[in-house]
Amino acid sequence: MAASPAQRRRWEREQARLRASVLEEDTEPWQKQPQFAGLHRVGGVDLSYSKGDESRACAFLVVLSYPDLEVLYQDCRMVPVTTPYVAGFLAFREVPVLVEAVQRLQQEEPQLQPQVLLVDGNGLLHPREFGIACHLGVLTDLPCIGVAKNLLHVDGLVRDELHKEQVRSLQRSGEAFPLTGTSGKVLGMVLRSHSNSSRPLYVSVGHRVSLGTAVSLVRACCRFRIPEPIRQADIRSREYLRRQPCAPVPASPQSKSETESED
DNA sequence: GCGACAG
DNA sequence: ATCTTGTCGC
Repeated sequence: MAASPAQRRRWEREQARLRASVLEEDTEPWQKQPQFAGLHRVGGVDLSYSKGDESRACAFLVVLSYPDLEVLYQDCRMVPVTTPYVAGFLAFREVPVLVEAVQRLQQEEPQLQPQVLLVDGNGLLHPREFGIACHLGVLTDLPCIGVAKNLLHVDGLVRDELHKEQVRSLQRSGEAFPLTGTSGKVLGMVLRSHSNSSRPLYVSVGHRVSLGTAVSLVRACCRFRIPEPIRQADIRSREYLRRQPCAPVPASPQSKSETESED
């Protein structure tokens, strides 16, 4: 199911409205300290889906200690998913349930609240400079960093031979190069996050963080190619799906009456 | 018009 | 995102 032109326009308007609240610079003291002194908790979020079932997903939020990267908190929830995935509008599918997860954490374990959140997907590296990492950041007011595993074609950026060659030029773990769009703006950085994987990461600003800090922090969180907070959320959410393939969605109090007479 | 397109 | 086992290599 593709999104109608009208739906896309509504989504674009919403993105433009929220885009105005994005902060692209470091706003936290620890972000300017050597070795990120003062940083103790890094969060990660991810959703996993099972094969045939497009209607539900497992939403996972983890908080890891820094710099040890040990799991301090985890929140797992089977959630109904109604919005389809449309490139450029991922946030409308995944952000609502992630916001709820963050709110549960803030209410139940406020002392474990993450000081920064790594998000699966892009931030400013987006057609309207407002990817899921920006969206989640603005709605939660948490510093957020976008970490994508594939390049989203935007502002003239494409995964052509030149790009592949630039990626090949990243020899050592930690090396990176900027992604400058046709507009001249630097929308993100391509980072080789691990010595054993030639596939890079696409890091971009989400909210309340500078691009340089974002890349440095992602580097510091990588035991393997995928930064540990996102990797743990990913591993644990799939593991949950594997064990609870048919777990029922928590029934709402009055779900009968509104099942058939809608429009 | 066709293809490309985060998760 | 998901479907999929073993296997080659450091």
